[in-house]
Amino acid sequence: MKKQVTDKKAALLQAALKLFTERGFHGTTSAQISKEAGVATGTLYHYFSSKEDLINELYFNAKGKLSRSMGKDLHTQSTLHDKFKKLWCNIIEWGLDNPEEFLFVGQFSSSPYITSYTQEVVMDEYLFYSDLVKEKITNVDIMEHSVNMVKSMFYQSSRVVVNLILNSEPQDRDKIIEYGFQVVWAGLDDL
Amino acid sequence: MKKQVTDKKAALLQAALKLFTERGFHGTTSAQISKEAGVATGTLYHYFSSKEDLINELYFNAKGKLSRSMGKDLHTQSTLHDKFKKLWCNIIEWGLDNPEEFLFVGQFSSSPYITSYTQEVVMDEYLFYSDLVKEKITNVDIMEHSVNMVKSMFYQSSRVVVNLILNSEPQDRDKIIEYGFQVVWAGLDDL
DNA sequence: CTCTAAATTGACTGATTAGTCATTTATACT
DNA sequence: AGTATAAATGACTAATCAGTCAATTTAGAG
Repeated sequence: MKKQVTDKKAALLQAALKLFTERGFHGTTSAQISKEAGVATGTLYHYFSSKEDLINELYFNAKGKLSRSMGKDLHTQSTLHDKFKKLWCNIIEWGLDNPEEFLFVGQFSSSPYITSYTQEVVMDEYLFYSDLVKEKITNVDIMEHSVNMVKSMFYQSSRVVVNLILNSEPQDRDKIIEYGFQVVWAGLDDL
Repeated sequence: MKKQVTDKKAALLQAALKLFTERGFHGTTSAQISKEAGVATGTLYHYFSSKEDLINELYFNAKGKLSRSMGKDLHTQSTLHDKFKKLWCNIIEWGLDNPEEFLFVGQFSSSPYITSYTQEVVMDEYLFYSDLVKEKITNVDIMEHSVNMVKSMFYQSSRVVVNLILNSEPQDRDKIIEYGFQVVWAGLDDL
């Protein structure tokens, strides 16, 4: 019986993921989600107390997966350069493997439907990212701001690359990833 | 009587701008827009044929204003470095002066409510930007991709800076802008 | 002041929505 | 097999929505 539960709940999450990124939160009806998931409308409200509850669980899951993918094998790299390169490739690889989730987190990370509680819980999983950037930043003048700036720029740049690759010929993939990292890393060097 | 016309239409556009960025397209009702603008619901449909028509005009206006601000006084700069610096400051200055419009274009630039026609018309005003980036890029290997990548990264980085400044103490403003440009320009140098 | 046409109004409507609930079905345990 | 509990259903509802329209106001021209 446990299998069924997971099946339908997972189907609802996947359907909502697709529709939310395509049509937005209010642009997606609970009937559409249920239909896409192949379940009755009532089933949605068996697993989630509301549409907002659904999108929060979706966001929580996606952000968790992203952070785990980002941090993968970072410790096996010896230099800071190699750690950032690994981080860069980890983000992009996950984005290309999970384009809908990647788009989703980008689209809803600062949306009013995600509760501040969800945001806070999720944030803790990215502390290693802040630490890594802090190691790289030597500017103590506006430390707090520069860390946040670099974190955002690095991540946003990876989003640019993922979107570029998703809209380009597959053979250019590795060149784009490599070139993108050169640009970003050069920006971080000697600062 | 012309004054009235402009007044109410402008009020509707401004109200919609605020509400769309706050609550999204479907999350904003035409009644809310009318109320915020201080007009009757019917008036909205006197100036716009639909909610979609309204958001398209809003997008067209904002993108036009942004492109004009971006290109301001670029020709007075002699070196490529100074042109990019001017471009950088132009974007950020406009973003800080018009935070709602800046947020709006970022949020709706790839949304399904903006017609492809609107997108195309607006695009032509950014050709100078592509040309400027092309001047800087020496990598002929993946020229097409690298130009688009750098364009997006530069613009996204400016968005990061604007958001950072909007959420920080005003005295740090100029330092953040300057530091941000150093990061971005260093990334473009020697590529 | 009068006439005309555009601007403005807000009550109204048909359609759609999030969420409910009484009922049925599937499952696990003994 | 029998029983208890959780899963699943879909018709239903109260609320809300985008857009309409007949009536009213406003403004400019002669």
